[in-house]
Amino acid sequence: MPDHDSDSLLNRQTKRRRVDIGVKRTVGSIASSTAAATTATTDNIARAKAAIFSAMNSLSSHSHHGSDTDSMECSVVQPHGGPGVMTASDSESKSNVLRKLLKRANSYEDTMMPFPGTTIISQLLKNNMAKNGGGHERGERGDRGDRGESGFPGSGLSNASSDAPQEDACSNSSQGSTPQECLSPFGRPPGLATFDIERLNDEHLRAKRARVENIIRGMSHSPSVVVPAASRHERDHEMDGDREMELDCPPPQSQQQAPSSPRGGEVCGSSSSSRENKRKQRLPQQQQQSFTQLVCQRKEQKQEERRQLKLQLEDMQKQLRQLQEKFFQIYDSTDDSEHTDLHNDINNDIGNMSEDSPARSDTGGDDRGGDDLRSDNEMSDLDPGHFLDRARALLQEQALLADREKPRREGLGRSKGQGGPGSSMHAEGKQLAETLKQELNSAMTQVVDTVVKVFAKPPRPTPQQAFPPLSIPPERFPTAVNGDNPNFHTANQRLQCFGDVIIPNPLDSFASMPGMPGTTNDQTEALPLVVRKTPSEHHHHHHHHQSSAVGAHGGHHHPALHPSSLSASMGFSPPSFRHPFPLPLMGYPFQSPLGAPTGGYTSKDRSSPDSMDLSRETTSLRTKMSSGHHMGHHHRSCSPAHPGSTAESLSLSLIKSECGDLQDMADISPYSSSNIQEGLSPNHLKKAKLMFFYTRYPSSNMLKMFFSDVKFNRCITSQLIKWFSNFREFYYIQMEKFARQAINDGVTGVEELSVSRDCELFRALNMHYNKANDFEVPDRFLEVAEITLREFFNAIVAGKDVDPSWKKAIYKVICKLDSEVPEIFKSPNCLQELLHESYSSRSSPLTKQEISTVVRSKEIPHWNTGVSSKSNQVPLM
DNA sequence: CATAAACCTG
DNA sequence: CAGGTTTATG
Repeated sequence: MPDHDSDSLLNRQTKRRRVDIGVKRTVGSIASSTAAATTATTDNIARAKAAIFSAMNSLSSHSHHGSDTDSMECSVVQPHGGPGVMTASDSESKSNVLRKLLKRANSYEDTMMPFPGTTIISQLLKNNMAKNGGGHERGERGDRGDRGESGFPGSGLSNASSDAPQEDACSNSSQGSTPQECLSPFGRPPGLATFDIERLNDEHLRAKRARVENIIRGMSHSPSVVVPAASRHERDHEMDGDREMELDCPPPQSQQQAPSSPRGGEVCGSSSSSRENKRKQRLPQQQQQSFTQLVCQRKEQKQEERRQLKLQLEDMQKQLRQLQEKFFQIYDSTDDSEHTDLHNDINNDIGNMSEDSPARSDTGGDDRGGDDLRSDNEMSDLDPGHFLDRARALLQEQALLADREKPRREGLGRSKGQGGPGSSMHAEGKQLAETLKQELNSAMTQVVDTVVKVFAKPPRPTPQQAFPPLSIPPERFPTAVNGDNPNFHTANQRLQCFGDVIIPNPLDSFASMPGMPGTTNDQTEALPLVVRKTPSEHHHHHHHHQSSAVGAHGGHHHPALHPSSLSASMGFSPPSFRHPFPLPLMGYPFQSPLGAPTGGYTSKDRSSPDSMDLSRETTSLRTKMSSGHHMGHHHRSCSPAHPGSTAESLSLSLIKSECGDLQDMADISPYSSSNIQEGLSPNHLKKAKLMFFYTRYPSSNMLKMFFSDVKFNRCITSQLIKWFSNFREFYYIQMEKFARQAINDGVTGVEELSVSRDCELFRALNMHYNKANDFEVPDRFLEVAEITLREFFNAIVAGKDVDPSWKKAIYKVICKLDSEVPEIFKSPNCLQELLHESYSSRSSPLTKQEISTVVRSKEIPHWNTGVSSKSNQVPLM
């Protein structure tokens, strides 16, 4: 007999015959980006997304229209090149910076001394409020509009804020006043020690100050409310461009009907329009949802942040007070004689100074006046300079006191010339000043460092968005990374922070991952699509599959995984990343939080499920789509996730982290619902397979509904469709094979053919779609399978298989046999539930539904291809 | 020109 | 199951 059972023969026979069942044409609607299509769909999208997120940041993103690489660089405080470039010479700028710092310190001191507990905080809060409310710094400092920054509309908070003020001061001062003048804000003799201090620290301070300012500003401007809107606009635009065709479409429900129109596009009439309709409504909805969510979360987050900030400030105040006390102590010990007076003097002087400061800045000149306004408004801030200023003030006090002391002593004890004693006193004072300076400086530095670190730790979403992912793919993280010392991260981060905005250190995200590379880690990488099956699974025997399937994909993996990974990373993890503040001021809390900065990533990554796929080769196996995306951004250590998804995932992760509770995070299990991930997981694949038992030709809408925990985009949709396509392929191949086998075996009538649960055909199918056999295959599937088999049988017997497209008729029949997928499949957790159910011999209400033979009116869209009437015989139905 | 499905191949 | 190719459709 001819080799009926030969697959190769089969293939040859049907070779290149396109049996276009057309059922799924609709799927295309999802993302057919005809509009945006053109060349760089991916690139454009990526760029658009980058832009969106930068907008969300409301941070100054230099327009992202540049190359991707460029867009990556956007940072708030770019030392160079930014709008707020430092134009003045270094020295000038330094002095100006210092001046500013001092000024600000004065203003703080004003309030602070009298009411130690309240001022900074209140001021800060006030400022934040003002910013949030007014929200438009630009307006406040409108005069600056003429300056360079104006060219960057997108940068509400922009670079200007930190650098520009300095620049202003610098330029002004350089023109109008000398650096020296700048250096003596207190009006004290320049010769005093302060200069040294300044020299020592100004650089440091500048950086710190910039950072802190940025942080604070960013906080106050957290993208929350305003941004989403903007970003949404952007998105909408993108949407319009990309899938404007989707809008008018009927609700998803109708989608199913669409394909149903027998001759495909006919019902749709203007097929294009109908398609367009469908397209538009979907993604927008989802995104909108996520955005509203985002907004809410952000608000909460903000409040939380505020609270934390407050605490932080209080701590800092305490420290300052301590410093003050220390100063007094030192002073006292140094000079007992003037005890009471000194205290009084100090207090008075400080008070005076602070009171003076405003006046000074007012008179101080035009160059400073403007700055002050600005600084007050926009850098409300918790400025590191403040501490320095304080220290300076104290020092000055001391100097003054010393000076007074001199005459007094002279008058009292010495009738002689002022020579020896006077100078000695002066020297002593100087020394004391030096000591104090140093001490204060170190203390201040610590404080500032701490603060900065604390702030740096939480990679606010903004920076992340502004600075697209670029995470280094897990592959690139050798074990060393896991073991790496925290300091590295910290330092690294700090560097980054100083450099520009706070840029989450990609390393951190992965570093945060519980080590043990080879173990049950989640994918460190957000696989955009699916993790491929492991080779082992491929080549091993089925027995193995069953166990491994369940174990690896199913329950075993994540259950174990989550607790561990979460707990492991929880300490620092996302929440902490958002709420680092509780950390002790002077402690070293920052090492652990390493993962924190990239908490977003972490969470996101974690969201993609099981499979510590590093060990497997899954990671290397990517879908075309994903790889394509990567390509677009490979410029820097390829990003683990493709840009678009990454961006979105970031916001998502943001939401998650903003929810901020450990519990929340814990609840977000990779497979679980609440977590919308941008990639398809092996579990999704499994789910799809199970769904295949119900539907062989799911519509894209259906897929969306049933994979609600996946953020749909073109790739995802295509991927899912492809899956089902593959499923069908296998299914039909099996059918044909068994049909031919039956024929070869001498079966003469279809009546002899049946598909039962223990027949070979079913076993083969079950093995494919339900390897673990932990799912009870609906009876309906058996029926369909039987029908299919008979169709094939009949067709072959009838010799139809000579027709290249003979299968088409069969497809046509089968595609109508889809049954409703149980609702439970809509649950992201359906896998667990289903499996559990099956274990406990469920009395599935579901199956009943399914079983009800509801041959849907789902029509066969375009059966365009030839085979017209040949097989109209749908015998078995 | 793009999409999607079928078809092939690995 | 993914990648690539072909075919059909809009």
